[in-house]
Amino acid sequence: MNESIYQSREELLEIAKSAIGERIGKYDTRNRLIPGKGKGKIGLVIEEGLFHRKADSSQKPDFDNLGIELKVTGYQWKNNNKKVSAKERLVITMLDYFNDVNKEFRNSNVYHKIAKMLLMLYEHELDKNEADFILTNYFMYEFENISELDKRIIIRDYDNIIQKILDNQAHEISEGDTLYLGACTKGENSGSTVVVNGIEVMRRAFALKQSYMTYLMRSSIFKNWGNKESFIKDLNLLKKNTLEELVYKSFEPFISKSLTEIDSMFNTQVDRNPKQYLKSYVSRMLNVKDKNLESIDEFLKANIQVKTIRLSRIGEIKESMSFPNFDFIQLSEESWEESVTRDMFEVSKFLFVVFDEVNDSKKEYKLRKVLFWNMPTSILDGEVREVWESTKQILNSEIRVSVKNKRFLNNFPSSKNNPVAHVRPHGVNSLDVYELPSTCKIRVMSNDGTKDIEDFINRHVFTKQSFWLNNKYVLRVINNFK
DNA sequence: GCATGATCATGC
DNA sequence: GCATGATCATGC
Repeated sequence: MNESIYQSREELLEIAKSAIGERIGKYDTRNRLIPGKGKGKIGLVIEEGLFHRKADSSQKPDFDNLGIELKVTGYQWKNNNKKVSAKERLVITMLDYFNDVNKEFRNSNVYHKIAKMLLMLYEHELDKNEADFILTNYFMYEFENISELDKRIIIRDYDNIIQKILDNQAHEISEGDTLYLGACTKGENSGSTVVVNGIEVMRRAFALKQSYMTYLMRSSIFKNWGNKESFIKDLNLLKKNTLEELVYKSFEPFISKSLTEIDSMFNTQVDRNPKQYLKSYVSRMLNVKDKNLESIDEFLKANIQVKTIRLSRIGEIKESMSFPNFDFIQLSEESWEESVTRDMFEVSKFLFVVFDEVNDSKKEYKLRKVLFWNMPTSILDGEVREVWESTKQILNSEIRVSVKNKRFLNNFPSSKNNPVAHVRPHGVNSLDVYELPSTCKIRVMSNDGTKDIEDFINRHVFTKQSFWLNNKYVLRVINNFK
C-alpha cells in the first residue's frame, strides 16, 4: 500500500508547482486544521490533499521509488519585509538511539531523507490561521549538490551526534552541540522519553537547524543571503580539523598576548574607543574583516554567537550575561518543553573569548582563552527550568512590588536562589514595559511614592525582564576548560 | 562587595 | 522605534 503514484520527478514537481499561490486550506480534505490548535499538521495536509498520499512515519523517503522526501515548511518576513527567516528547524527523521549508531552517514536514515528533498514553502503570517497561509515556493534540495564545505560540516555533525550516543552521553545531547544538523527534542512533554543504557533520555529527531534553514531559503529562493565572508578559506583544512578546532587554532598565536602586543603583530592599532573594541580584536584574530564578525557564513548558519568576557585582576567576572527579553503573556501560557527560553538555550552555541584585565583605565587586556560552549541539557532542564517555572508561577499569580528610592523592587527569581540563572529588568529604562497576562496581579508591598506604580497597575504592564546567566556560573563554565 | 535595578550605545 | 549586548549605579 501507499505506493507512489508518481513515476518521475517531473511529474512530482508539476504537482508542487500547481499549488503555488494556493491556500493551505484548499488541501485540507480531512479538516485537520482547527484554528488555534495543534502544530505540524500542515505537512500532513499537503501530503494527503495535494499529493494524495497517506501519511506514515516511515524512515524511508515519502516517494521511495524516486528517492524523494517531501517537506513543507514555513518562513516569515523580518526587518520590515526585507528578509525572510525560517519559521522553524526542519525535522528530518527520528533519531534511533539503538540502530543509528551502526550506520555511517551515507547509509543512514537521515541521508536517505536529505539526499533529495522536495521543499514546499509557505508564508507564515501572524494574523492568519494556518488554513490561510499561502504556498509560495518549492525547490529541490539535493545533498550531493550543496557546497563541499556544508557537506563536510553536516557529516561531521552527524558523526558527533552518533559518537555522543556511543560515549553513553545520549542524555546530554543538545541541538547546540552541532553546527547545521542537530538533534532536537521531539515530543510535547517530558513523558516523551526512552531508556538508553539504563538512563532515561528525551526522544530526539535529526533536524536542520533553523539558522541553516534561513540560510537555505535566503540563498536558494529569495536570493538575499548576500556574499557572506567564510571563516574557512580553504576547504582542505576541514579534512584534518573541525570548524571548532580551526577557530581555536586561529586564536592560538595570541593566547597570553596583550592587546598592544596583538596590535604590533598586525602592525596597526585597533581603535579602542568604540564600545565593542574587543570584538574588533576578535575579528582580527579570526582573520575576518572587522565588520563581518557577526555575519560570518558558518557562524550565521550554525547560530554561533560571539561573547567577549573580561576577567578582573582577581579573576572574577563583573557582570552577568543578559539574554533577550521575554514576553510575559507568552511565558505564562507555554510549556517548558516548547518554551522560547528552552529553545533559545538549546539552539545557541557560544564562542566565549576571555580576556584578563591588565590595566582597565588604559583598556589594556590580554587574551586568556577561547572556548565554544552550549548549555548542557542537564543544566537547561534542571536549574534553568526551575528559574523559568518560578517566573511562570509569578506571572500566573502576582508580582510583588515595593517602590523605594525611585526603584521598583520585584520578586522575580534572583541570583541568590539559583546557581545558574536569574531574572532581571532589561529595557531602555524602567518604564519600558510589556503587557501582563490577565491572570497576573501587581501587588504593592510598600510604596514610598518616588515612582508611579499606579500607572503600571492601570495599564496592566510591567518593566521588561530577561533571563541572565549568573556571573559566577559563567566563571565556572570558563574555568572548567583549560 | 555584592545583588539587583536602571540605563546606555549601537545597529537594523 | 526597538531589540540587544553591555555596563553603570545604588543601597543593603
